[in-house]
Formats: sequence, C-alpha cells, structure tokens
Amino acid sequence: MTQSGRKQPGHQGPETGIQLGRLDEFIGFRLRRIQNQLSRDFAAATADRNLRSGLFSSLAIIAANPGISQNELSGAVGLDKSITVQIVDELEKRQLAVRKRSQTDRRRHALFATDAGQTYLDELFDIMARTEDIVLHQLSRAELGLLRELLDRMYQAFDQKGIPL
Amino acid sequence: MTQSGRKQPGHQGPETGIQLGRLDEFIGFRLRRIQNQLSRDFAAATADRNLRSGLFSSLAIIAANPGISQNELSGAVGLDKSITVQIVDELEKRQLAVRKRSQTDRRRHALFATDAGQTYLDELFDIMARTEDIVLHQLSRAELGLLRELLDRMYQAFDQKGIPL
DNA sequence: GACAGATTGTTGAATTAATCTACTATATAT
DNA sequence: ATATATAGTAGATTAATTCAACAATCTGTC
Repeated sequence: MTQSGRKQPGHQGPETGIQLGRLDEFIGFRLRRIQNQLSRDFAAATADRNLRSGLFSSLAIIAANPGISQNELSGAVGLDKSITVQIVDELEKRQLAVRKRSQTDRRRHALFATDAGQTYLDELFDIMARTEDIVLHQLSRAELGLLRELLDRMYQAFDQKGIPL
Repeated sequence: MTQSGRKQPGHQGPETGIQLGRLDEFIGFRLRRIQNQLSRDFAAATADRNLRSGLFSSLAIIAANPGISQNELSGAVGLDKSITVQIVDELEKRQLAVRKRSQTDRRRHALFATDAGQTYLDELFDIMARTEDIVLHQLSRAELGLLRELLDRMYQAFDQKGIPL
C-alpha cells in the first residue's frame, strides 16, 4: 500500500544549503536524485492503484513483447525470477495479463497483455508522461534529444564489459 | 550482506532483442536503467565491506557538512529519520562518525566524520569513480559537462513545484 | 530410446529495507 | 507556567529481496 498524501521524506530539494562534497562529482548521484524524485512523484500519482514495485515495467515489457517468457521478462526488468512469478500472479489476478503454455516448449509460459491490461498500461504511461513533464520542460527539444543520445551511449557501455545475465 | 560474484539477475544488458515499447519514450526509464546498473556494479565492488543501504551517502553528507543534525541529514539523503538513527548508530559503532550534543540546542546531535571515516569515504569515492569510469568513457569531456548541466537543470525543476520536506 | 544435465516456473524460508506510530527530552512562544 | 513544536529514539508492521530447493520439461549424447 502506498500512501496518498505528500508525506514522504523526499530527497532534499535543491536550495537547502547542504553541501554535497565529492558526491557532486558523480553523475551516478545526479541520475539517482532525479530518478528518485521522479519515482516518488509517480508513486504519489498512482497511490490509489495499489501498484506493487515491478508491476508497471513488467506489464509494459509484456505488452511490447507478446509471448515473452517469465524468464526473459525477469532479465528484461531486472528482477529475480521468483519475484516475476509473484508479479505475473498478480497481473493475472487483476486480469491485466495471461499465461499461456507454450506449445513448442511446455516449460514456458508465454505471457500476453489483455485488452484491459493494455488500457491500464496506457493510463500509467500517461501518468508517467505527466510526471516527467515537469522535468522535461526545462529542456529544449534539441537538448532532450541529445540527452537521450548520451544516456543511450552510456547504457551501451555495459555491453562491452561482462554483463550479468 | 551483499554477494561477491557477478551472480545478480541484472538489468537486461542492451542487445537482447527485447522490445521496450512506449517505455522507450521516457527518460526516467533511461535514467533508471543506467543508475540501477551502476549501483549494482558499485555494490559488487564493495560487497566485502558490509555496506548497508544509506550508509555511504550519509557519511558523505556528514563529511561535507560537519556538525549537521540527523534531521537535516535525513532530508539531504532522502531517508526517514528513524532509518537515519540506525545508520548513525552503525557509523558510530564503526567509528566512522561521532555524535556530539549541540551546546546551543541540546536536542540536536551534531554529526562529524572521524579521520577513519574520511579515509573510508575516500576509498568508497574511488571505487565509485572507477565504477562510473566504464560509462563515462563513452562521453567526451564536453559532452560530460553538458550532461551534468542538463541534469542539474532538470533537478532544479523540482524546486518550482511544492517539494516534500 | 535412455540417461545426464540444463532450463522454466514455482514455493517457502530468511534477510533486509521501508514505513508508521508513539514516546522522551528539549526548545520556543505566549 | 503552559502549550506547542522539534530532534532523536524505539518498536511494530509491512513490503521487497535474496536464496535454496524442487518438479516438469527440454537437449544433447550415447
């Protein structure tokens, strides 16, 4: 259960006279503080929905990859497969997604989003978009494109070195 | 206790043929995936050190703000004050920081990093720097500066709207 | 075709983290 | 002096994560 009001501790907003010291050197830190605030805002905006942690991204990945297996989903979302089981259980209970036994490999569960799931997902995407808007309006369209590109380039770095799973 | 090997599930590295769908539109998603991988890598690199979750950033903030109160620390790091108590307890037990009663307001505990704490912190910063290196080498110096600037601009957006605490 | 070994999904136990409430001591304002 | 607010602490509750064990099924090898 998430709380509804704006009562969370919250990352310190800027302008509080707190020194960051060497922490300020790291982009990881900058990424985290923004990302934390964004997910707090998103959580607040979806507080009524009883959204457990990996559910949104799991549903999104399922919708974008019809027939994906739970194992692949785990890898894509970055969750342990035992957590994925729980999430898919809940998605099914809420009728947002379904498991179908794969005919070619009967160990696998092929996952599909239902229509209701797709609708639900679109709502969440809209909330997410509104949440990000606050932050995105600080950037011009060109800057946003550039940011995207830089972030992607950074992410690809993880490709080079040995990546788990 | 964190595990030492590279055994974690891990965010899916790029290049796995998984479609992201609309998830791909959001910078929050891009921020998170990089940040997740970075903290995984950092956790792996410090697995021997028994680092509980907010400890590193708390110590960093204390070192950069000698005499800061626990409450201010909570706000700066984004943790509930009851968690901060635990963290400061551990910092003291490990002799990385000390509490001193404020003379002017005897409710407050003024926090200070010890020399050992500062040394420890520097080690962590170095590990952090090495962790980020992998990702940072994808960017030119100019791009890195720009990225920093864009991220800061984004973070400041949270200033405008009402920020919790 | 049978066996060994790997993989998928599942369960439950154990650990850890986050949240919330209530309480004590001290401070500030009236 | 009294009321109200704040800093720090403790404990209970809940959620999230990790880990190990297991059954079913597949794959390759003989």
